[in-house]
Amino acid sequence: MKTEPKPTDLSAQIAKAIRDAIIEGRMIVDERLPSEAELASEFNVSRPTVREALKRLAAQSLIRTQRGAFGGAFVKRLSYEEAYGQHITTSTLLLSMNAVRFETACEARYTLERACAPLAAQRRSPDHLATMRAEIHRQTQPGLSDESFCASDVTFHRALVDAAANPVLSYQLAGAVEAMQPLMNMITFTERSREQIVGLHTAIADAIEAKDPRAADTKLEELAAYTLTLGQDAMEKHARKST
Amino acid sequence: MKTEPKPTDLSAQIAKAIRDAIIEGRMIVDERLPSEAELASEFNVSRPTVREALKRLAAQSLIRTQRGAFGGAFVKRLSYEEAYGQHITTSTLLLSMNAVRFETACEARYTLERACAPLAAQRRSPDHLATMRAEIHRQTQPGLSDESFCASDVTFHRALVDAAANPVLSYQLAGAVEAMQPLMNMITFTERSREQIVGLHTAIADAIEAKDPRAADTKLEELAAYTLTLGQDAMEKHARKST
DNA sequence: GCGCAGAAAATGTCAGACAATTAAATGTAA
DNA sequence: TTACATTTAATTGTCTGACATTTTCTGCGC
Repeated sequence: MKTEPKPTDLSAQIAKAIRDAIIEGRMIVDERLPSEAELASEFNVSRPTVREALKRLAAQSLIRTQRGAFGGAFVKRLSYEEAYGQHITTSTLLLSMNAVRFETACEARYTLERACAPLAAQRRSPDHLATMRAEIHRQTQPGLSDESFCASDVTFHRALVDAAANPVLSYQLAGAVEAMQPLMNMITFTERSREQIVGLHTAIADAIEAKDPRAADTKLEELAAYTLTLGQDAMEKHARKST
Repeated sequence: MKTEPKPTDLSAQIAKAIRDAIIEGRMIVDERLPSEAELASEFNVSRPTVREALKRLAAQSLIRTQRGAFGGAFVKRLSYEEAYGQHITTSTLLLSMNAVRFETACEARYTLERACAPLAAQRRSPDHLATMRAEIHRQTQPGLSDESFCASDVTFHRALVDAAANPVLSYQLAGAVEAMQPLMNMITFTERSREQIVGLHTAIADAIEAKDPRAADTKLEELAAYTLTLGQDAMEKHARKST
């Protein structure tokens, strides 16, 4: 049925065995793994091989290690921050390495973001509103580089998503929003396009403040459409230049 | 400002250096990294240390290695399948290790899923509809275990999301849908609740087939509400049992 | 030109050693 | 007894060197 599991690479096999134990709950948070020497004899491999396996798990934030007596490897509680980071890295690479069309990424992002808007309008805190307003203000600054404008845009939208007050939602959205940044960075934001975007951002913030989900959705839809045209122009220019 | 970068762990530093090079596009897909020996002398460390760093990157699917002459480590194209897998693993662990409330996860999942429904209604292929119908049929089989019922539920919803024909969306949703499964597995599905769910699934499939986004959204909302009550009951029972 | 053996290059694995770190156990003085 | 300094043991972090395995290229004989 599926491809052969390729019996090679002992460290991968050992990592998988331990990973499965963690995922299936056979090892709980903060539980200590056997020492490297014990694992080595348990799996009948050398210590460097065990270490390679442990490093694989550490790269996925599944374990943390602690030196010294009564140290060792411990099952790690995956924090939201780390999960965000991993998700963003993976999403960004997925988009950049697979020639994903701007339209596809843009559609995904705004589809998901619009889904958050009603919750955000309902639950928004003064904090989130303040962040949104501050970023809007930053976006009007003259002499702001395209890259900084983009970064501010991401911060604005992150605040919008966070306003929905659902950390799981924020986590899932982080990938969609942040992974778009490299694509957005290919866009040259003219003064006119910045005005357009800032105008829509202001309308969105107003709608969220007024707890008006309908208005927020409408403006987000407009922003999605506008971003799409900007992106398509940029992609077209880019394609012309490289041919 | 931020916490000290902790100068420890050479393999982590080396992994970060290479990872940054890949993420920032300084190394492109299929480009070969220097050999382990070369990296070792370049970073002034021993080969085992370099190997630990490479294993970290391999764990994130950033590189692949190939043995033999002219083998080595190569920047790997991150496939959708691998990205899915990583995202699901991370999401599942995030939920199980952080005592996320059922309501929070459920809300996030259905909020995102409802966002996909309009696109799915518009673009659904016979393939996706067939999968949905097949899973509905499986869910009516008597003697189906709760776990199998749950797995079928996930397959049904995955087909719904995939029907939106946006792979980026499917990727982002995979985490939200699959990570719920362990939580759903705590629910005991009575015959009556299964009937309820199958009824809603049928209504959803009908709406998607009829390209009726409004009906799909309404039924998804109902399903979200019903799932929420089922989950809350299960959590309550679970809490009573353990106190 | 073709097939085959050998060389070469690279990763995979092992063994053993030492350094660095840390918490517990122990000892010492007020 | 208590507080503090010291020792000790356990464990990870790193290095050196070696050998095994895999894969490709090269050159030779035909």
